[in-house]
Amino acid sequence: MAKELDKNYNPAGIEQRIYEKWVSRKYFHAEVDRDKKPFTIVMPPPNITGQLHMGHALDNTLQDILVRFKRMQGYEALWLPGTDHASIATEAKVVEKLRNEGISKEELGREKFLERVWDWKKQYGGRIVGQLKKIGSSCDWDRERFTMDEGCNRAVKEVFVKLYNKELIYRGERIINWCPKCLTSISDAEVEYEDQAGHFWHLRYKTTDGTGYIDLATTRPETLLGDTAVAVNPNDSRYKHMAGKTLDLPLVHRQIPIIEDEYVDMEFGTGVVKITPAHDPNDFEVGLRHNLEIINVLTDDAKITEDYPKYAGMDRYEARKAIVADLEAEGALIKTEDHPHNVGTCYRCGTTVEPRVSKQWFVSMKALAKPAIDAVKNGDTKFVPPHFEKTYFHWLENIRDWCISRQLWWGHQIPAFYCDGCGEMVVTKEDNATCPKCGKPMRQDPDTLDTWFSSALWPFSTLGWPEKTEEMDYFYPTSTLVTGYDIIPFWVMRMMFSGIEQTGKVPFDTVFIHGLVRDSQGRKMSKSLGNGIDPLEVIDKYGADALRFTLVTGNAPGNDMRFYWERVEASRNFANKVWNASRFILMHLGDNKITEPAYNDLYAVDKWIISAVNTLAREVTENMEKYELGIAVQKIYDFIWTEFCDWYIELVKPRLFNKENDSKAANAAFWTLETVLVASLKLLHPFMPFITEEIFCTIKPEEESIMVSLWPEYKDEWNNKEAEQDVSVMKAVIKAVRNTRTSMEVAPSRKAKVYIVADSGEAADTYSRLSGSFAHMLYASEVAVQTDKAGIEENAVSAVTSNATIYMPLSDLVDFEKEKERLMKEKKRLEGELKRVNGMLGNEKFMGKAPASKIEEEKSKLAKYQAMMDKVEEELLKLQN
RNA sequence: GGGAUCUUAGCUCAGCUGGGAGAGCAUCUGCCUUACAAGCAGAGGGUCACAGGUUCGAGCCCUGUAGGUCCCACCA
Repeated sequence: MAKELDKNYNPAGIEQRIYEKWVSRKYFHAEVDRDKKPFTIVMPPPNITGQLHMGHALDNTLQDILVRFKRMQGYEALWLPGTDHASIATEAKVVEKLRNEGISKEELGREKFLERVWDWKKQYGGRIVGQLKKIGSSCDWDRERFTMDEGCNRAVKEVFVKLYNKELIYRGERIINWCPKCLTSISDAEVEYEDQAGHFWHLRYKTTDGTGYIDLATTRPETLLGDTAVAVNPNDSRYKHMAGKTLDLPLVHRQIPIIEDEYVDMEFGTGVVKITPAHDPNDFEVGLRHNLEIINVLTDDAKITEDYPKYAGMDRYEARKAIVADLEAEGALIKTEDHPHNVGTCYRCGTTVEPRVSKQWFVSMKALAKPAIDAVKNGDTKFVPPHFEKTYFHWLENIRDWCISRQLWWGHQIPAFYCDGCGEMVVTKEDNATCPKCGKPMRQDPDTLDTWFSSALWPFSTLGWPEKTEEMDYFYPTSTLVTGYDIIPFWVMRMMFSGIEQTGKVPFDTVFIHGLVRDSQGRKMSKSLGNGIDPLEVIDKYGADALRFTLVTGNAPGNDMRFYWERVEASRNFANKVWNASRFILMHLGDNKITEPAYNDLYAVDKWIISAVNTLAREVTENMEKYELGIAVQKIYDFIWTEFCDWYIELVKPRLFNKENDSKAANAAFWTLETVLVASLKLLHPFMPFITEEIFCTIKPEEESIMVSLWPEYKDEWNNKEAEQDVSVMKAVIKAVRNTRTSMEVAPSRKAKVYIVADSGEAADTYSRLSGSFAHMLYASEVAVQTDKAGIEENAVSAVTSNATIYMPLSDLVDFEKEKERLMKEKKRLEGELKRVNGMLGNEKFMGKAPASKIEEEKSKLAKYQAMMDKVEEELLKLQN
């Protein structure tokens, strides 16, 4: 039965069928297998609210490439997928949905609300998973997890209780970042700072004894309501006489002290700072040091509290206007000036966050950060590229305690219980608690944990921890974490310290960092700009393989990349090239029975391409092991397109078209074509899984799948320098002929006799031996190899290689001026080369210090260029006569 | 203010441990040659930001300068 491929490569027609085949045959599934080495990747769990975007496509393509590569190398490769409950994002989505129905979450109540969220999750939470499959992700779907499934819940409670008992989790009244829109606290890492235009309002506070005043400036006049002091630097002589006095707070007319604190910068402004402990992190610290009263003037949604009737109910910005107006009326406003400043915003909704004092749960970071820093310093975990270690260190070295409680319902409810009777608190893994003191039932803390708290446990909670599972023992620590640099502070860092603290081991061997996919103008893809490219649209138009190829080509680890449709087209063109080359090969293989030829029955060109693919396999493997995927894929591309298609297939054609007459020669060609194609497909498979599978299964119907076939290994006996030399000689002749003909504007249809005049008998032997393999590429009616110019007409066109001159009798076409020009150009090029080489070899220091191999290399180049130069000069001389 | 990173062909980017500057796209010329016009053959195009230094030798290592991007930071 003849094996055939469709005329055109149509990705849409094959991708789904192939993916389903892989899934149904359980190729993605990994099991504990002590005879094999494990390779493990846990997928950064996408949010259940998410839709696949280019970032996911890149992230998951990289993971899939690594997993497929390792699987083919014989590892038990596990890629563990899952999704994240995304507390704030999901809760916001459902709240909004309810609002459209005219319901608030409070009306619904916690239990009913959570039911609604689970419904929502059931309906939409799997969307992104389906999308991941479209790009070919070879995840073990049997092991798919969710950050709020039973196992993860157990891990979360376990960790919380353990850390609490070690006093690494504590509850306290602190100043935290509050989002007035999401109505919850958020962590420092979740605040994004941006420059905004603002003002400096210069205010005057009078002393209560009526003897003087103090001037200061603020960017937030509305917080004046909560001022409980004014601070100056203790070393500031300007205000020495004021120390201990009290001031009359404008509008409020409360007496507040003038205090001295090192925090105040004497150089800045008037050297006076108003202190609002409830609404500014620094002021809060000052307040602690001076035992100041904390007066909260804002409600949850950032409106002025009932304590200030005049402003009550106004939001922050309305109140600011009103207060500025009133200050002016009271004469306390001296002047207003423009002042840009840095404002913290909520990373989820963009609302300006409000620093606020409230009782929250925190993870104490100092003790946890230390071993996480050490683990990277001593190389237990490595970053690729390494410079991201600096980002990691910077975060951990400057870390503050992590606020983990959120005023949300969707998430892991904090396992702390309070007794309303006696005020006792218990932290327990149990679902319910009774007061150990008074025996009453206790009330669970209503808050939930930061989403990242559960994500931090992902590498081991997904493997069964805290149970001692086989999986945990075998697959943990995981091998590689693949993620974007923007996630280092949120996730990488937290998994590191959590993994070390809970399991005693780092969670991964290598952190492979990638950049962002930007639009063609270099802008971040975003919903608000509407400049995002939907990966699914790319897949529909060009196929998943083309998308994947685009995302890894020409990119170095950690660097951002721009998305261009032109690049997808180039990738698609490459896929098509592979397809057509395969189609050509299959067409010729037909029903022929191929036997492995004795190595010596191979032609020089066969030995060359075998040697080349062998070297390619070694290099690609090395590059991939070093995470140099862009380099690896570039080499595969160049090999397939240039060496295999443009050279080898062209060189081997005569034997294919002449198979009836010389079946032994044809068999060597068939075997080589198939061997090289299959090896190339395997090397390409991690990058382009679908097309390689389709071709592989057609060409090798006896095999199940390329994805469970063995990765090509380097074979010493295939390495053949001589054959490589032979082919480079052939290429030189062919290129010289092509070049000459083009510059002479010889029509391709015009054939001429080609004379190869070798410089030596040895060279002549080589050409005689090889000419059968490449004569057809010389546009020749006949090829003659000789050592003299016998029979060559005087005006024949010439071309020069390092050990021969090629003549073509095309005298009727010869334009002497053009011919001269061409030779002069070649001469000039050779002069440059000779100058460079002679410069090196004539340099005593170079000769004295450079390695001998380098010197030899340059010497042989010198000989080569000199020989060519002699021949070019000879031809030029001939032209002048 | 601190830190990271980048500056290579018209555009977007590669360039591994220092040893003759590459790719894709775009441009120009000629080809529908029996796998592929999503193709084939050929060509043009770069003082590798700038200035020093180390070295026999620097796009690559060191120092500085300029510009861009990003991250962090309590200057009210």
